[in-house]
Amino acid sequence: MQTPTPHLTLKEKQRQERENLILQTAEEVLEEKGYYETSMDEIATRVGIAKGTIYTHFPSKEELVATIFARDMQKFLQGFDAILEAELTPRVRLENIMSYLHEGLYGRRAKLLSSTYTGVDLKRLVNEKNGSIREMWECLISKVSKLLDEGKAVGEFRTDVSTRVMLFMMLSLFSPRAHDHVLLEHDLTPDELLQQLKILCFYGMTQNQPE
Amino acid sequence: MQTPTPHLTLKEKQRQERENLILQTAEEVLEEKGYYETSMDEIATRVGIAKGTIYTHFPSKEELVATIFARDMQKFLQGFDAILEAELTPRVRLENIMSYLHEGLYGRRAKLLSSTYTGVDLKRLVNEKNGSIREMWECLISKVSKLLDEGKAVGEFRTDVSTRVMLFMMLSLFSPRAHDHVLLEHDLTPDELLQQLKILCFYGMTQNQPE
Amino acid sequence: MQTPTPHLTLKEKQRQERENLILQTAEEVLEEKGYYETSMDEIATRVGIAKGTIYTHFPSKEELVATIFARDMQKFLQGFDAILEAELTPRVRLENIMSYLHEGLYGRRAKLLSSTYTGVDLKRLVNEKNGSIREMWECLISKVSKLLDEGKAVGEFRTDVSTRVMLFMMLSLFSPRAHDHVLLEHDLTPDELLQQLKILCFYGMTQNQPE
Amino acid sequence: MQTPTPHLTLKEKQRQERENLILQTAEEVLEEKGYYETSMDEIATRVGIAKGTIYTHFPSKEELVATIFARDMQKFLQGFDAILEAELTPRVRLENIMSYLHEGLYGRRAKLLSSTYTGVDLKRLVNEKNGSIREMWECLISKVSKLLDEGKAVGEFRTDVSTRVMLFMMLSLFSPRAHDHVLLEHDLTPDELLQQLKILCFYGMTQNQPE
DNA sequence: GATGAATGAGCATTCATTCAT
DNA sequence: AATGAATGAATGCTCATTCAT
Repeated sequence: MQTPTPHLTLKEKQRQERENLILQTAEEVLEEKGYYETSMDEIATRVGIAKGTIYTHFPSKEELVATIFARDMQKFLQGFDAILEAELTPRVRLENIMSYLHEGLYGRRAKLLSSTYTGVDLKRLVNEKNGSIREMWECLISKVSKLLDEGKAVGEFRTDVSTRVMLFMMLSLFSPRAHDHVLLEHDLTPDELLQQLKILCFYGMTQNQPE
Repeated sequence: MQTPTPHLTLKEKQRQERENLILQTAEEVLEEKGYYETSMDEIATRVGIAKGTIYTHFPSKEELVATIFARDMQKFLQGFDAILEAELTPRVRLENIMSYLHEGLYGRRAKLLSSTYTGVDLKRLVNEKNGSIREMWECLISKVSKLLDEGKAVGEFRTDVSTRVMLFMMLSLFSPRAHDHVLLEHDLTPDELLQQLKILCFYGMTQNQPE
Repeated sequence: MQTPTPHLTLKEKQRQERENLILQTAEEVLEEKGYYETSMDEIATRVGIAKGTIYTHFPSKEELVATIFARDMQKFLQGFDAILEAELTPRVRLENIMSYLHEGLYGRRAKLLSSTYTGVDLKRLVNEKNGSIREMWECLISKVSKLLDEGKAVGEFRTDVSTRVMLFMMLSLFSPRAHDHVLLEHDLTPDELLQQLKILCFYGMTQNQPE
Repeated sequence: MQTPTPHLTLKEKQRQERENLILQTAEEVLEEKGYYETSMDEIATRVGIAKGTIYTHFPSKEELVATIFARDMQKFLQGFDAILEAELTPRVRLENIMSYLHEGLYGRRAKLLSSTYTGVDLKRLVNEKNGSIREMWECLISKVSKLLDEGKAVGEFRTDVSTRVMLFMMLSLFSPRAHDHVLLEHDLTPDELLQQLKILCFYGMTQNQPE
């Protein structure tokens, strides 16, 4: 799927477009209803095509969803590298990563992901896709870990907390989940929220002077 | 369901026991397989009763699961009050809440919850149940918020971060999700993890002296 | 299925009856339309039950059909033994076998069998059923072969034709197939037909005096 | 299809060739997999053309298969006439017919035929094709019947068996079916088998002197 | 004409729910 | 009250056929 050949015939272009439309629509429905409440029929209907057509693009529902995940993951992970490789202090780069996570693709998909990861064999499928997302994920983790260690080395970050736990904090705080809306549906703009989360991240809740 | 009448006939007691058994078993299966992969048949078989019997206790699968949530939530929320009302500094009470969350029921259910909350109309059901869990939740939030505000007032907590966001951080950090295992499957004991999370929570990642 | 327990509760009896009804009806439809043109829906409708009900008796279409085959085969093969063990000359026993084959279950099923044996994995299923039909079939063949050899030994049958080929002739002549109707739709009664086939079998087409 | 016009343009010739290729290939697949397990896709792929192209030659799957049958039948029936019209005794001509049947096209197709004849409306289609195969078949039967009657008249064949039944025996014995392999998978060469079948046909199983 | 993507009716199968016993 | 057989709506998937290019 999606072979990014530079020169496509008209038909191939249309086919690609339709495939993207299917992926987009499926993603929407999936986000709305979750894996099990999403039927191939509904996806087809929303796209405005016949059910069979989906099967000319994807061999099964699982594969379709796995493709969506893989695509999103990949996009998301690619965005990271630019940030990680910038010539900035560890602290600033980490802040940028936080911003990226905050607005991030990862957050939006988390709900879908968790609803799907239970029970179905998507894990296997997603992992088999695109040179294993898992590997990329591990790679990302190790890069960010290195960043944190760098920060520790130059005295920017505290050394009495495991790098892993720091990572965990970041991913937890900047990948908001569905039910968090209850908590966060108040008067803060997303940007203010981001700022405050960064403060908490770097300085904690205790009253002591930042900077 | 579960009318807590003090004096029950033998039959009524047996009925209660069975209902509890169903709830327990269903909870187990639900945790193992998620909402959609759990069938009424399997629950009944595991309990050792007929499928129909479940329907004499609960009118539908949704209602059964909603009951489980409501029960868990209630237990969980009750545990809070003791902690919140203790005669301790805001800071210490907050730490206790973190510990409670960390080991907590809430975390264990989160997976199930997220797998279920998508698509089915459980939200409505859960909310309609037991004088509205939602209200209790709001109540809890407001109590913890008050605690945080207290802490701010006595100078224990920083004032430049919204109380809501602090709450959010706590709930995010101390209610681990399934996929976090990837991150946390390393050499820390749960207690060490808890300690480190508290440090991060109170003092942040930046190198500066705690205490 | 069909455990022939002598004492059954009413429900169990009804269940058995229904199962038989399903088997019978399925057999009819199968004979009319063949494996692929037979839908579970039609079977259910003809029986007057819901489609799902069939699945409470048989786990799949294949299994249902395999059960039908196994049952028929077994009935048919059991009938053989009585004939083979009678205290009669080989020749007479062989004639009885011919009569049995002529009226036989085998013939009626042959059409269904051949329509089904192509492509589906029924072979495996049927063979796995009831202690392997195949073995029983082999056993039958060896018994009839022995009978033929006996006949050869006592000078009743010619010795210049392989026993296998004789068997083949019998099975071919006395297990009429569907398209034979074209040939045999004329003025002979089934009994006359049987008589004439026996004559051909024993004395051939050439003009020479029988007896 | 296959309009046997003597003078064809190049394109028409190519078209004919392709049609033959389709027929051949379809026949192969059909023999391998049976009617229902054969998909138009597979035929097209094996031929190396697009699925749609088949539909420019044949209006439907049924029609395609019917054409194959009709063609085979026709070839087969034509072979008969030469044998029937030879200047030989009825007995010898009959033997030749047996040999022809034995090696025959008819036998090879029987499996396919029976797998197909069930359920689909191919009967009608085949019969409607090519000036009705049925008629040719009837014609053949009547010719062979005449041959048998001739044989009866000159004292070669017995007169106490209906001509139809004799015909039936021949067709049954010399048109082997798939499942007969079980029986015949032994040490006889096809030729020996043919010889022995002829003996049985003419002289029967009973011990009495041939010739 | 050839192509092959699109179509959609059709099918086997599942499972929450009902209800006669 | 408990049972579990029966129900039937819903779903993923297939494949002969069509038709725009």
